[in-house]
Amino acid sequence: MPFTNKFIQQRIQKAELLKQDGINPFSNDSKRNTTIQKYLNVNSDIEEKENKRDENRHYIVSGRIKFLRVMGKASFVKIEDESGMLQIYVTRDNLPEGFYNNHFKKNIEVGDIIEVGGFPFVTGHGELSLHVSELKLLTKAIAPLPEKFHGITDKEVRYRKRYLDLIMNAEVRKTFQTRSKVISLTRRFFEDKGFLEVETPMMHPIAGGANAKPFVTHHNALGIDRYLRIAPELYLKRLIVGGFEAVFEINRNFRNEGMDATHNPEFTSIEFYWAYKTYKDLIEITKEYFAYLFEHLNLPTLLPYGDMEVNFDNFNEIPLIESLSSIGGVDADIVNDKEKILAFLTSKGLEANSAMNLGQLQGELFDEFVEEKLIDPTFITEYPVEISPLARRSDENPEITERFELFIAGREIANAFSELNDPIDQLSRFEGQMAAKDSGDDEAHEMDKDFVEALSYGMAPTAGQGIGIDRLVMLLTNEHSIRDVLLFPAMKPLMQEVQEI
RNA sequence: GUCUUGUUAGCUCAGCUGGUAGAGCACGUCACUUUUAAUGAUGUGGCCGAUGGUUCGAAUCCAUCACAGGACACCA
Repeated sequence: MPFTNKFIQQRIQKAELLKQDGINPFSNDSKRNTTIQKYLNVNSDIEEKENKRDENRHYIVSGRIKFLRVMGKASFVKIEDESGMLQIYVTRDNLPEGFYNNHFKKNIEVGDIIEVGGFPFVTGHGELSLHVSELKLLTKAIAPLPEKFHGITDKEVRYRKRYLDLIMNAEVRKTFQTRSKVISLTRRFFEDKGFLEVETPMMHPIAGGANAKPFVTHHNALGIDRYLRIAPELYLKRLIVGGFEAVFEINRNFRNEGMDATHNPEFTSIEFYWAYKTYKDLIEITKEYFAYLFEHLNLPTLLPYGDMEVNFDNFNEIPLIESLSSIGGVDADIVNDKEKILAFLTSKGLEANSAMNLGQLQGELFDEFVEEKLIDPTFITEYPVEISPLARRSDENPEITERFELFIAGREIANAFSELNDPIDQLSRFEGQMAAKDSGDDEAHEMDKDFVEALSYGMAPTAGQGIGIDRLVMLLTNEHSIRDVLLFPAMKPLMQEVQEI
């Protein structure tokens, strides 16, 4: 039963009283002619004027009431719009007869959205304010806002009712503005380089392009299951086969796996594919991309992240095998021997799965001993072929691939490689993954014969990369949970909601 | 999935080893024409997350469940 709360009842009553006096509590008759930020900028000279005011200027601004200080016949009110917060000065004698006492003091309150007109002045305490001569209620808020000082801190409420979080917490708004800028800048960066933005299917007949468990849905008309995509990779490469030479897609991927501080079931990535280039070129464009972001976001290249400090002027590059010993501290004579790695893992009290092949074990060593130590941006290169089913083999050493992952602040940010374009090799890699699947690896890559057929028509030598946008935004905004960079993070439904459905 | 911490008024939080529920903000009423979390006076406001159990008596102890935070596992 909605609206039974006594505070809500009280506020509904106030809306009724307003209506009875011909005041629409949900008016759409806004005459706003400037934003609060613009008002503050344009009138920054008032401080120097005679009496610190200019009655010849007139502005109309709108916003939500955040603070309300009534002192008898005069009041100070703070209203907030998207651009900022403004103090307004409201007096009984500057409003129509009776309005101040009968409505402003009684029926208008914190949370309501109002519109005011008046002239700029500076208060005794030196705050540029607006001297109100017209005041109109635009929207009555029938639910009360959270407490004005502590705001809303309960994470569950903040995520479930993000609108309240946004009303109460300016820094949260800032984070999402930054997120929007990151996406916009990313798009502009790649467009300026001549990349074509494309949209590929979100519903796949085969969940390919990554090793992950998919969400399954059903298409009634065709009577077949579809998988929400776990990655756009195989479709973007089909476009390279088709003759587009530089494409990118910024969109959601879906993975049916656990949720934690760095994983949400739907997350945003950019993937881009660039013909006639190699992963070496990707290292260069990635550095350029970060420099571009930092410049346009006005971020310092020494960026704090938690108790770390990340130096974005210090990009490093090191082959994976080498990193195991030079950074991970694992003896060099261990890292190329399956049995020795197994023994080493066991000696460290870690799970050693003897069914794993050498490449997988090297990946384990990396995850265990190296990843978290990579604070400054580091390109880890030359991944083992066993854990890179879609990457091109190195011409010098067929056991490793022309691949890198970029790590920053101990976390994977990007994954890139020169693409495998040999259809026969691709087929056998898929077959290898199928064998792994048969022996219990339920996250091995699916066979995609249609993709192999596409490759058989010839895909130009190409390099491709994926960047996790959410994790990137976390890094740039110093946020430590992916939920804090997603407007509406995945949450379990509450019991009542389930029952009502 | 495992461990762990939490859930008390609209919000932020107290409530000790069981004894009929507390504060601040918000809200109501009164006062107040330069306040900055305005101030002073006064009042209203609770299924103590849910369900069972122990007990003369449970917000408090126990069990189960729900949701959330954190850690771990899983996840290139």
